[in-house]
Amino acid sequence: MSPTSQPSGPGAPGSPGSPGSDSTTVQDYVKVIYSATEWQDKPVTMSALAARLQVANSSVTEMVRKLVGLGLARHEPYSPVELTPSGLRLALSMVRRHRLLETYLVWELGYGWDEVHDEAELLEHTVSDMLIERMSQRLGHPVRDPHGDPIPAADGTVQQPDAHLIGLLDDGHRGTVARISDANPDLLRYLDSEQLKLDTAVEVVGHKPFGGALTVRVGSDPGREIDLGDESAAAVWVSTVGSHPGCNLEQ
Amino acid sequence: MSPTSQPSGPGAPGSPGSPGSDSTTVQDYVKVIYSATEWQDKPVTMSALAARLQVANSSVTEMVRKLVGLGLARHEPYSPVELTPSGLRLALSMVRRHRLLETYLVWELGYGWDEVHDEAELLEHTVSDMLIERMSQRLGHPVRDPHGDPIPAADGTVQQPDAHLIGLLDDGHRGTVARISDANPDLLRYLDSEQLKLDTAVEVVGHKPFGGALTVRVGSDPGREIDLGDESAAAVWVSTVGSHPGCNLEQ
DNA sequence: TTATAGATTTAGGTATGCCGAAATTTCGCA
DNA sequence: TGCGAAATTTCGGCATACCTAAATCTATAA
Ligand SMILES: [Mn+2]
Ligand SMILES: [Mn+2]
Ligand SMILES: [Mn+2]
Ligand SMILES: [Mn+2]
Repeated sequence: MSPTSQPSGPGAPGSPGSPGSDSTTVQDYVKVIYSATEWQDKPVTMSALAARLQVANSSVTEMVRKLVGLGLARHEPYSPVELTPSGLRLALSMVRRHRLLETYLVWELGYGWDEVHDEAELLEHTVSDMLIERMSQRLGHPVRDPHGDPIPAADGTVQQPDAHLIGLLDDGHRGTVARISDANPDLLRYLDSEQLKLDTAVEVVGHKPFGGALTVRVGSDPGREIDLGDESAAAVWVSTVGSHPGCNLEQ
Repeated sequence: MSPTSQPSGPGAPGSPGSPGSDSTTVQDYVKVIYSATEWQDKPVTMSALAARLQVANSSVTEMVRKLVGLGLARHEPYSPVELTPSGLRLALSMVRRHRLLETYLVWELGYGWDEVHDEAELLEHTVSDMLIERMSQRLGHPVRDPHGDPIPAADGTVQQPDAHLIGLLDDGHRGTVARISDANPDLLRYLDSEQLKLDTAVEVVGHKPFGGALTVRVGSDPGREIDLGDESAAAVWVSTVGSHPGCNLEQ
């Protein structure tokens, strides 16, 4: 995060799990700690946080110390970080904001799904609870964002879809695209150009040898076959509805 | 402004008069310097800025020094502050953002005109140029905000309505409400309850003695008469269309 | 079992912005 | 013309958040 300064968002300090009086930096750290274990459950290390937040390791050490002081995180020296219940509530509130904003930008203002992440990353800290709820209302209270990520309800409830990373599925497995990581806009544009969107039917046709590309049939019936590289295969989740046996779900 | 910190908004540093890489603090100072002379032209003093921004005089001295360094303002010691052409461009860009946001919140998300100011005050620093232009497009490129304040065009053009403070008009003067200061939400709610809205026809019926209240006929034909106190009379501007003679327009 | 590479924390410093108190300057009025 | 009140600036400090370099700890691999 850049060092320039600004007031933190509105919202009463009291409302349960709302951003309240936390700085935008605290909000981002907590949100990143949460989302690091959303689609895989390796515990979050300090250096993983540093990498995601694009700051030095020492900065993470300092901020995590602060989060612990605020009662938002637990941390033993030289160990991974965990959220407290209070930190989890804040994180869910931020995630709700982020994903509702993305959804609003796509459906109400004609943004592409590759254009919304950065805008939401900033707005999430600024928008009031009232604005968020009005947007949710206007959208008919959606439960997932344009990338398939679940939108936590205002009360903190989340319904995580039962999906698996396509790169870990065995040949012959089929299902529909349930989620695509929005980390890389270029990748989103590429997948879009290949007709691989949310809810598209897909089937794992085969693996190229030596950890190479993954061949996937896209679309219903005959479909088209495309090859996904490592990065693509690590960004697409497939719902296990009507799944075949033999899925490597450990790790 | 509170001391918590956050990245400043997006937008290329280059685009003419766009927020670019200026901190939200710089953006607010420049905007306040601009709007201080928008409806009256006393030069802006340091203490006036401090009062509007709710910071100490010494803080203003420091920030103004910085604005001068950035080429956004001119300032001789112990004198009022002025914007440079570059500062004016930035200010107009911020004002456009603020007013377009207010307008969007009212027309697209059902906000009341008394609820939008604080929300816009924060969002103006965070929203991208792209989002602003999409909102403008969605609204049909409005030229004034819910309070009657003109919305500068993307190229910096402003069409300031020809209006006068109702408190300075002589008895018998009539016209339509062209602008109501949004500084005080309570006042906005009061005026709203009295049917005194934008474009409402009004006539100055009389002045109570000793600088007291102003009696105003509201609405067309018979209309209703209401008494406006000092604060109200200093917040309502009336368009001079079909004006009668005798308007105290000096000062 | 013990080096030692890698992860993490500590130490020392920078940049923003803001504050109160203490100078300093200006300007109206006696 | 000169005095003092008001406005403005200077000075010393604080809080946040980040960084680099230098410890320090942990865990793996001889
Ligand atoms: Mn963010
Ligand atoms: Mn998303
Ligand atoms: Mn503002
Ligand atoms: Mn307004």
